[in-house]
Amino acid sequence: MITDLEKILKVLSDRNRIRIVKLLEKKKLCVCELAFVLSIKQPSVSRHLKRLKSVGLIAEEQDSFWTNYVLCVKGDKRFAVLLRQLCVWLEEDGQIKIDQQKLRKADRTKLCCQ
Amino acid sequence: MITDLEKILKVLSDRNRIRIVKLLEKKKLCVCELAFVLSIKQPSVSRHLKRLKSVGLIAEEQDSFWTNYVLCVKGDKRFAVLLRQLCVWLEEDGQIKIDQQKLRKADRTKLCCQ
DNA sequence: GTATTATATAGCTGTATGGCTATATAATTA
DNA sequence: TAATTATATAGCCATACAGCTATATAATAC
Repeated sequence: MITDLEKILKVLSDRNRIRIVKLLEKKKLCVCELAFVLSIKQPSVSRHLKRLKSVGLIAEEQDSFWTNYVLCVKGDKRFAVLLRQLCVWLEEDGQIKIDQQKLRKADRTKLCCQ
Repeated sequence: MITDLEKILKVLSDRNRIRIVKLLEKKKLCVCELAFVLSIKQPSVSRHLKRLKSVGLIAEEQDSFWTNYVLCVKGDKRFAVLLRQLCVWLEEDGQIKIDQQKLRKADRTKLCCQ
């Protein structure tokens, strides 16, 4: 209980992982799209996703060539409530808005491996 | 906004700081009492308190010999909501219950400097 | 003032973590 | 099967941090 909470808060207490969560809230995304929006390298994104997955906040779905990541809160329902709340709070955040705009310009068929 | 959230989650994502918050929820406490309940050394507690204070989650009050720490959420009201919620969730946690029992046995006039 | 004592700070050690590059893996396409 | 390519993993470096001990600071008591 306290251990789970500690873990989930630790995973959520990173700026880029928060940004990922907010992006996945809109739609499922592949690693390259996330790397593009966040402006960090693909392996770094992969590791963030692994951490998010390790606490059951996201899941992956194979889509032919790509692996889509989706928000999907497993385990304690209260974590879903928490996540929901944090997402709402960030609705007006400047960085988050920029990310969402940038996402609109992202085309996965062109992004990946440049 | 996202920066503040990141900071506050980082501060809350430590087991011992979560325990401190839950203890302070009951009543104001001095450093020695917290060190006794958590079973960590006084300087470690002091540093945790400093971190909690740095994000406006607690405040201090001088009480003659002792410095009492109190829960007192400053800044964004939504952080108070968050904290409230986390506290409620932890109500049934085993470790938290043990801490609260141990706190009942703590007598600050005997604890401090042994 | 001096002595006492609660708390803070400094400094050490080991561990975790976030970024990166280079490389391996796994899935698709031809 | 071989070639391609999205993603994962390994390994490096710098930083952050949680615990500790030793010591400094600040407040009270005498």
